[in-house]
Amino acid sequence: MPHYQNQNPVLVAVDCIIFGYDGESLKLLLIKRAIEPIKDQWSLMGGFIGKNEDLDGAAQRILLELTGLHDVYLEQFHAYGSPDRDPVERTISIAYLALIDINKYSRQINDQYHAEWFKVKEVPQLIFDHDTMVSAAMDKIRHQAALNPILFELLPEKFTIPQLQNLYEQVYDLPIDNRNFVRKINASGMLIKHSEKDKSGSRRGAFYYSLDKAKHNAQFKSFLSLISNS
Amino acid sequence: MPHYQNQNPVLVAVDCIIFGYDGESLKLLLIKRAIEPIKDQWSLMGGFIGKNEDLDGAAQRILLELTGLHDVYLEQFHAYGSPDRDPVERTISIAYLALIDINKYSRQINDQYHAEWFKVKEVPQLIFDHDTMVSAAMDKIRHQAALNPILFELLPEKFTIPQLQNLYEQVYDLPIDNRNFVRKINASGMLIKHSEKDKSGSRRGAFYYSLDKAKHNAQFKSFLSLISNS
DNA sequence: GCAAAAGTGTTCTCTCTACACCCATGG
DNA sequence: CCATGGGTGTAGAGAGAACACTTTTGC
Repeated sequence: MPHYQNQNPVLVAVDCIIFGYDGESLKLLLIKRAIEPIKDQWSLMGGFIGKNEDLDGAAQRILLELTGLHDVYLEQFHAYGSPDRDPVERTISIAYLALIDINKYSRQINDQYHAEWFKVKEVPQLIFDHDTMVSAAMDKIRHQAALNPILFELLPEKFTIPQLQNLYEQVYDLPIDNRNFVRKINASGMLIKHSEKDKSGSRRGAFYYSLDKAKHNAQFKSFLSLISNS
Repeated sequence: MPHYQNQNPVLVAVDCIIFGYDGESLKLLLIKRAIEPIKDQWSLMGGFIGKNEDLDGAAQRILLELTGLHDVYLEQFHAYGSPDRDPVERTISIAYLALIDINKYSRQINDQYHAEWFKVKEVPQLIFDHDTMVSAAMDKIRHQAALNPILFELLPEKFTIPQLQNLYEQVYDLPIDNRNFVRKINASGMLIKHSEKDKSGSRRGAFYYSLDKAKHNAQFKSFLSLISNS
């Protein structure tokens, strides 16, 4: 097998910024680093790419290992490569953003990795440049969600409008006018109203909705500006 | 120095998708691959990252080598890592998008790399996954230019409105209404009108404009939707 | 009956879009 | 004087923003 001459190979890792939403707050799944140095510090879930694995594949594998989930919304968003970002050895990291339904997450796996959900506003200090990655991921999610209906990936099959609105408010850290929000959501035609109500959040109860998958896919492009309340 | 155990290092390269605009067409700078295998096929300009170089630094260096230019608009947009994307040896590539003023480009360097400008609509087949990178770069540039005034990076210090409009038309491959275009550009307040005219394009001549740098920076965010003529 | 959250319309403003003619100049 | 590209305004439609009260129901 031929080789390129005089080049220095480095390690390539994938790190996943995993978002979840519990109906109240936007959260991030973090683990305690298992190896020395800086063992037991909070960290993103990551791993090195395998020999016959592409980048997306590695991200999927890593996500599966930590959460037990397949078919998750996963998007590569930036590569980090400062020479000294990992003090152990030169490592390039490709960062992926994942949006999961927090209810489908298997808690058992928690223990193996000492994983915990943190509110995005209360994320502890992380190892290496993971703090930078997290804020870049937040920017990315805001940018993406303003143009595409991706936040539904964070919700269960059935959800209520108040939940959805609160999710947008969490992501953008802004209050949103309820009447305008409902109008835009309905105008998009992506939601199906159910007849049952979720009674857990109030006495009156809020109707359940779910995504009309066909329309969701079709309209993925023309979903501009759910956001703009100042 | 400690190491991670049982991992396999790979090569990491940076590839630059370099855009230019000659007043008529949007163009791409390509080189003939200098080494075997598939020597002399058209390729993006790229290179491996150096030992003490970060990714942005490598991209800057590579761009400098090929174009002789510093301080160029350069943006990382995607990492490519299929196991067999480079048949020689496993290589991850980080793709960067560059926008340069084609007039500042030093032609001498051409010969060393056998570089040539191609209209984006007439790009030849490229090695590896470089075709994919180019179309991803086109998507990225459209997306970015819809939100931010980045296309000015492609223009000389002084330019005319017809040139600018043509550039937008090239990028989006759409005709744009001239009166609406002028109104939006003026409303942005980013342009300074000069008293001289460019007489090269017509008998009447078109006024030169240049960027008001301060306002350009300030308004980089609030520049929405120069684009939308159907 | 009351506390707490859900649900519902209208008006105004502003922005986007469509559209056609005169102007300046070099030859 | 005429061919060529440059430059200019207006009216109508649609989208976004601001804004407050009534409904339901468990306790």
